[in-house]
Amino acid sequence: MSAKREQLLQTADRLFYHEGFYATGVDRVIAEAGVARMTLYKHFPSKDELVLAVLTYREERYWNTLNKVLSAAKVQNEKAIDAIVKAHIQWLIDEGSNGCLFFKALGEYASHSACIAEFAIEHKQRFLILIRQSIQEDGLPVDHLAEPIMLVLEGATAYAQVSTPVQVAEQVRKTIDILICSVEDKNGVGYES
Amino acid sequence: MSAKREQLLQTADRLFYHEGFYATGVDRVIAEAGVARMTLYKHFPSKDELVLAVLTYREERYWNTLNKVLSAAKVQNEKAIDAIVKAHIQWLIDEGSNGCLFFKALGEYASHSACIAEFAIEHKQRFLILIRQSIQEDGLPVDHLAEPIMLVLEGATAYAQVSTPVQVAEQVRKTIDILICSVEDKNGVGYES
DNA sequence: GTAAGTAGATATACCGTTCTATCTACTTGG
DNA sequence: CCAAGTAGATAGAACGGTATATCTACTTAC
Repeated sequence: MSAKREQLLQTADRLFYHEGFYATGVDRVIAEAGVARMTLYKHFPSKDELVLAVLTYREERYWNTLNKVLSAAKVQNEKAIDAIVKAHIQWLIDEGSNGCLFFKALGEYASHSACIAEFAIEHKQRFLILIRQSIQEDGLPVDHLAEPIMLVLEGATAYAQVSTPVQVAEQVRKTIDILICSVEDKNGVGYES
Repeated sequence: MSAKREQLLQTADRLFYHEGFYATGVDRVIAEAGVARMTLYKHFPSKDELVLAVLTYREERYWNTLNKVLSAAKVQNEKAIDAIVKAHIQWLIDEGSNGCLFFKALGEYASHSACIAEFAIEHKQRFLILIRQSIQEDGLPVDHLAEPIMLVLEGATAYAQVSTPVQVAEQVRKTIDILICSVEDKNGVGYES
């Protein structure tokens, strides 16, 4: 992939994430990326397509990270769902104190660009599927854990914006432990599914 | 309060919520509110102050609703935290499938208006305080329930945007039950605090 | 030499905001 | 009862600024 394109995506991602989509003009993007205006429009025919490319770009990196984390968990006999939760907590601490870019995109484009909204929604659905698969592989009861864990992780991402990431990290750990504990306590009484 | 002002607040609230803040111009607000341009600027010196007024307006209605719900719970000997959760679920089903307006405002104005960002953050802090108070009044262990329930409710608000509110409502009910059950199971072994 | 990138002017449209001038509805003084 | 004054609302033009997007001509690098 072109170096200029990569630079544009990185810059746009950072600006969109921290300053918002509509509030960030293409002038700002090209200035901070250090490229000419026509270079942007060569790679991305419109701002909307740049937004979509940024979301795709972020999902790609997100997916790569998760795959690495899950592979590492497997060789260490760690539960997959624990690995995901740990990775999410680490992301919150490292750089997640500004919420979820996909929800931000959905908030600004839900009624303006069907493509962008659709991509954000499908991203979340893919994430839920991954959680369900992981819980299943761990031999835990999917129907009692997947959505609760999903809600907690999403809530944590949102709430980290108004609290300190470290504090939220503790709260997530605590809550997830309660949830997992609540199904492990009942081992032997069912949940073969 | 002026009828025109009320009309402006209602219209702006609806447009900001469904279409976003930056994406909604003042032209659109005055057109749909059916008022003159100068009427808006008479009541709200700038768009930023209109945004702030909309947030204040929504918090006011939100607080009024919660107070009613909590009063009704008291006379029926219902747990306060249950009443809050039920009210939140009902809101999700009725009109909450577009996320939280305060988080939307934070996402678009965090790096552009300190006042707006501050108000959104403080709104969330006030909400957490209410949850803690309610749990305390219910005689439940605050430190083991407040933040977990907060995370679940925030997660539900976010996730309702990409799922069906009814489905999310079930998931919330299920998750909250697990959390409350996890502390009630341990009755008698502590949690006097 | 061809493809990619550059700078900068440009078109077109919309943004928030201000201004003016007009119009009504209501209050107040006599 | 009526005249004068006041407050609030109106439509619409206009301001400067900025938005996305386009065009052209020039430069570089492989």
